[in-house]
Amino acid sequence: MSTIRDVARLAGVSISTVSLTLNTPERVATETRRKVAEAAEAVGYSADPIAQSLKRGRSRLIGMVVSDITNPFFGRFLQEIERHAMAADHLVIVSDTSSQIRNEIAILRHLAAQRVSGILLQPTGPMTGPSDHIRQLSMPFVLFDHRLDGVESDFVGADNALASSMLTEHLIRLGHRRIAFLGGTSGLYTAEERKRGFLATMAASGVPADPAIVVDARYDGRHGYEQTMRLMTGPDRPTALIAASNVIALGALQACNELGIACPAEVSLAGIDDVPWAAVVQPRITTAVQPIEDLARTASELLMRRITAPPGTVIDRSEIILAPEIRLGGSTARPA
Amino acid sequence: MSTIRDVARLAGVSISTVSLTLNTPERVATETRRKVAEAAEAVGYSADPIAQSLKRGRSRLIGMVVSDITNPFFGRFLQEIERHAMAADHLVIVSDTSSQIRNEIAILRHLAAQRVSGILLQPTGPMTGPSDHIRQLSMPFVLFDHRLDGVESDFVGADNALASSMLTEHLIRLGHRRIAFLGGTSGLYTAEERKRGFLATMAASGVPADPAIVVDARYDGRHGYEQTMRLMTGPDRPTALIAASNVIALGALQACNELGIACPAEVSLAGIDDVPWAAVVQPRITTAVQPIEDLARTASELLMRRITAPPGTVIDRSEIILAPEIRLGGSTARPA
DNA sequence: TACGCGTGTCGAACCGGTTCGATAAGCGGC
DNA sequence: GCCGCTTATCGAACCGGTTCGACACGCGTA
Repeated sequence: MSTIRDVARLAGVSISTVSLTLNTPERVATETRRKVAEAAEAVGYSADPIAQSLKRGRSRLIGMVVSDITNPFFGRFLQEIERHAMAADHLVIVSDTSSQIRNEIAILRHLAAQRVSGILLQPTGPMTGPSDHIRQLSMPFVLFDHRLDGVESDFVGADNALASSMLTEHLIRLGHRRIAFLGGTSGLYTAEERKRGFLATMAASGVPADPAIVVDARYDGRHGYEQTMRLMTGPDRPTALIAASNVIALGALQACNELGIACPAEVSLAGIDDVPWAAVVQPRITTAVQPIEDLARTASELLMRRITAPPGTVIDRSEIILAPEIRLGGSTARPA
Repeated sequence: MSTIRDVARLAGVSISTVSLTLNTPERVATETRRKVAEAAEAVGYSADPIAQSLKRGRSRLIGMVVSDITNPFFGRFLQEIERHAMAADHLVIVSDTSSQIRNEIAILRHLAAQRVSGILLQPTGPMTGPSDHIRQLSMPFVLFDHRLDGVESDFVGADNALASSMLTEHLIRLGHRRIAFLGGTSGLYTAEERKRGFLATMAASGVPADPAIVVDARYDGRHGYEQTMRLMTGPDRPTALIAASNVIALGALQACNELGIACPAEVSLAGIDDVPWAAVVQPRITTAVQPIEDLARTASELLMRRITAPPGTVIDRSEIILAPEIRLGGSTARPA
């Protein structure tokens, strides 16, 4: 690889002039500019990003930290982020916390050491959990999906309450009154919001929500399965189920299949988040889907805005909540 | 952040001694070692990875390049890689080529500029496609999943031919003779291998393979769907289908559902690669699954072996082919 | 003619480490 | 008492850029 010194020698100028030409061409005479450009071209020069990082105190890397990369939601999200980052000449370092706060802390420390120019973080843990390690970050960051109390920052997420409201309203309109809610891990922002939307809509519609059938399925297929088993074999079983996530919904569907309870004839099922391979899961599940591309694009833009802002600029914090979209499937119908 | 100079000052030694202590403690007197350790601890010192990268010409980053991150196979794979990398104190830069060779070239160039210590690459394009940009890589790399002619390197992959052989044999043993093969993108290593396994097993079993029902479904759900539509509505329709990938299988299943052709009563279906949410796809599809964790672990180990080897060491190239595992589902049965 | 100013270029310091060659101290052998 | 060897430490060069202050030059003005 050629260095800036090679270019300087060939162009017959000093290395500072070369650097100047590359970074602030308007400060360099036209003729010099041409010579440097030719020399750089001739030796195939491109600046070493590591040396730049060292001097500038910032690299052209972006960190993305999520709780579980295998979740298809994050896969899609990552793909979009990577695309945007690439367009802005940045690479993406991705890391999985497995929902462990101590992993999150360690990863953020690593990213800080690498002087990443920005971080996209889906924080783990309860809303009121520890957040010092996030608040003290020295580079721009954007939280997404999951909100955290006590952290002043840009945030991008879907309207979780609205998502369950839409599903709840849809079921009520179909005539359901005994609706069970298979919630996400309690304490988590998204889980609480989704539950809140459900309860609020039930209340607003004058339909009583029985606390005995508003359960915690921990964003987990197995729990979704087990809770559904319990609900559907217990007394006074619900005529409809709302699952707080795609994996919970699939667990629920599996339980119904095994119990021989037909969906939607005997029970309606709706869930939040797109179900991968939705087309082949029979019946097709009614879902409220998050607009992944929009979320990712917005998060990228918010982050890039801060990264590219001249130092010292004050940028107001943005909270962007995007509306989900309801996608009706064959899994919801009028109660028997 | 504190620098090595702070530590040196506090410990009352030179910066070279501090560096020596941290990198080759055995060359430093015990007493000095203690003083340095204490000083480092006191100021909370940890070496700047960027400065180290600049001087050493190598960073503690690993690149992982795949054709499509949203594919659940790669999601799982990435998660494992990231875990292993983290354990070895490395971060993972992930990049998606969208199966475009020009993206692959650009990404590899970026990774090289970042002086990543190693690269895990699922190369894109046909086996005989361009590979100069890979061969010229200046750092250790391991190819996985997809092989490339003309590149001497470590390789880790599943036994693709064996995977389709196992499925083919299973179907033949059940009594099928007219078996269709929904192949992957022709020209791609995995696709050719999978087809080869199918044809070889058919031939070895004395069952004629009708070329008219050995088709190309391009590793794509829509093509799987369309080809199945064509096959199942045409004359002399097959009694069994083998899909070269999970998405093809799902497309095929959807087509059968829509045509009202019952599986497995009227047609058997088997596929390669795990089907996500397998538990809720009815019927459960018989698959030959790749051992993802083993593949990822092996790839990590091969790469780390090269990364940590003292420079100049010659390491024989390894090609590791792991056997898939067959998982029987309800989608395959005796022909009517 | 002298002065001040704007423009273009340059040398040198610096970012934070690693590493090589030099040097000094300690020690045993003759 | 001196030589030579080992061991511990250090100074300085270097990795490849960026940036600040200095400086030379040409020009218009007083």
